[in-house]
Amino acid sequence: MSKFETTGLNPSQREGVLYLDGPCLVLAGAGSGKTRVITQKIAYLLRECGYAGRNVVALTFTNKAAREMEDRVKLLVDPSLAKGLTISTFHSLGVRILREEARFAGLKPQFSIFDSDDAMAIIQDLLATTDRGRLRSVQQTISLWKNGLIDPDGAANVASTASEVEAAKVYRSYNATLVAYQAVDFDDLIALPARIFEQHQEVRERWQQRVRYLLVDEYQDTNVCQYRLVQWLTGVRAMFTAVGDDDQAIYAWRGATIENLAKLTTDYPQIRLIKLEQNYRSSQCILAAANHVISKNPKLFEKKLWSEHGMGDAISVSAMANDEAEAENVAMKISAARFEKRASWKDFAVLYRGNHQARIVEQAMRNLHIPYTISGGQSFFDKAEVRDVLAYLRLVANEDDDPAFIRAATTPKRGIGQATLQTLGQYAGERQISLFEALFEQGVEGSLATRQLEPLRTFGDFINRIRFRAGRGEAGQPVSAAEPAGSILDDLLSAIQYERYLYDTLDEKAAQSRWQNVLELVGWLKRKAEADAMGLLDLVQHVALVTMLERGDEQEPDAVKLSTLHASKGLEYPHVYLLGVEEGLLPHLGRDDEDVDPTKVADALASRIQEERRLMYVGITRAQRSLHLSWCQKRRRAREDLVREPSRFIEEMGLSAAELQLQPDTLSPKNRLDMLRAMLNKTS
DNA sequence: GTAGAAAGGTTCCTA
DNA sequence: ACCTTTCTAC
Repeated sequence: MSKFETTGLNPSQREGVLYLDGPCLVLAGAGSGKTRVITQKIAYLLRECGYAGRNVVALTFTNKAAREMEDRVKLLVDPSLAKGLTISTFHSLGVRILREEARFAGLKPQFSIFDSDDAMAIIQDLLATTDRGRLRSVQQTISLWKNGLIDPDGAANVASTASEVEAAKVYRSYNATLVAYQAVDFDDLIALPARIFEQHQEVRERWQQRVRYLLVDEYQDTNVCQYRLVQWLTGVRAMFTAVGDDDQAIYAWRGATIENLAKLTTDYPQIRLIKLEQNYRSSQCILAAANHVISKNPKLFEKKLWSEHGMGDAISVSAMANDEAEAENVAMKISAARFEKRASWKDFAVLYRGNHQARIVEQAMRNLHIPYTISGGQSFFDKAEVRDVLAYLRLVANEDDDPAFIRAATTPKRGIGQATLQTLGQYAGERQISLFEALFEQGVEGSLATRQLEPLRTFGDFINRIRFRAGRGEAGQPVSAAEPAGSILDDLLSAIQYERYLYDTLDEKAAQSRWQNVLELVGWLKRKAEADAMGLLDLVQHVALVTMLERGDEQEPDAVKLSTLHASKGLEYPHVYLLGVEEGLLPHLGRDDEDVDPTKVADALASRIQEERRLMYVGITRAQRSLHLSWCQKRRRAREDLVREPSRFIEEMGLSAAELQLQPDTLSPKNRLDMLRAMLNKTS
């Protein structure tokens, strides 16, 4: 037996940590200590099994999860042993592989990464339509194809409906356009490395040498692409541990397939299956409700969560008159509970299905002076001000990046308008060169008036100067020792007068917060550049790799957490308030898909309900000690009040009548009676 | 006509 | 909260 310290692990957890004879699948129920298994296993590999840090890779889905895991490993392992250890997201690893192996995908190492807006602009161009719904649907379709590792040829084959056929055509041109721009989209970060591995044995083997052991968290959320990437990385040695829970799969809509879990057991018949079924998080009461709900789903693996905790507080279900009352109610309840239970604000979480629901809760929190933080919502990298600054950097690194050119050239305004760009675009298009190259050509002088050309060339010269200072000449070759990235960044920002531009175009408050974000971005870039001794160009190339680690160890403030259900996965709170548990909202039932085979409509609906049920399960299992659900009889949408019914999931929790409550102040006596009757009927 | 204000709409998410 | 569309006031 190993001398490795495994006290504090239960037998299943210990087995998950110590098993190294081959591939390993850990089925980890909610709150069963899966992160513990992963971090302990990393420590075990490094400390006891002689693995070098650079040969161990752990993959997560979010930066936050990666950061947390890294922090926990640091507590277990001496820094010298952990040197070179990779704990990152799938996407970060994908970027790293792709930068190194870019030529195998027809790319320069300094390729750009397009966000979905850039991608959308291309699709809009190709489709020649402004129909937003259509654009979104095509983008979505292409994205699902990419995540399914289906190339344009394959897409043309599988396309059945007319709109799919059109999407497949767009897909082909879209990819060609990306290459022309020397850019990749978000999905490519995983799809292209997988494809390169598939086609180039020597590349694959090189990476297999590097990745001697692989750990993957949240395996149920992987898509076909990610599954293949894992396969190629681990090769025939198949030294990996996958950790996941089929009951917490909530990302089918972005291409994840739960089947990947089952597929592991067929692709690797020798795989060791370990189940973590003891829950350390929730009271019996909460766990029972969670088990009840999820038992309505067909199951992939037999699994029964149990707990040694006591029954705990009863779950409460409140029927509220409307969403405003619901928000007010949750604020008051939290305020009172904090006092009664002598708890901190940070012990409370308010969870909901859609981001827009946060707004009304925020208002209620502010009214009662309750501190709160919001997670979920728009990503930092999607913010306009961040994209603006990054566009300059992208252009400096990659002059073929036309969308970056357009964005940088027109933000802030410098006399380059739509008409100018269109003419320039036509000239460049005819000659198959980038906008940036085109503006310096002699020939373009015939197409553009001096008044239009002058600001273009001024801008071009400006970018070239930055590029020169960053240590890159016209032909992309280093020409001089690069200046430190920090000073170039500072000069760039003041040269374009971005702060002034913000204050000129926005109101004070908005400008301030945006400028704050810019400073945060720049500060983060600078720290990164200094820490790793990188010049601006390296920095730009690695920008997508960098995580927001260095924000200092600033304490989480003592505040109530507002979060979407999706964003809450992996977290836990003593007291959870789950809002909007209504038919139509949770389960969310959007408009019918236009593009689904009529014979499969019922199936599609059923699997959507199942995913919503898992989402409900995730919500319930976030709670440690108390859980409070609420739903609204009426919910305001636009100018009308929609009449709502309690979610079927409430019934499925198998609660006692005592757990169903009504809020006396907010409903007329008759309504209360009706509602109580309705709820009891549902649960009897 | 245009700028700025007000109203409408919104699944969920990844660097 | 944030973005887009529509309306109002100059």
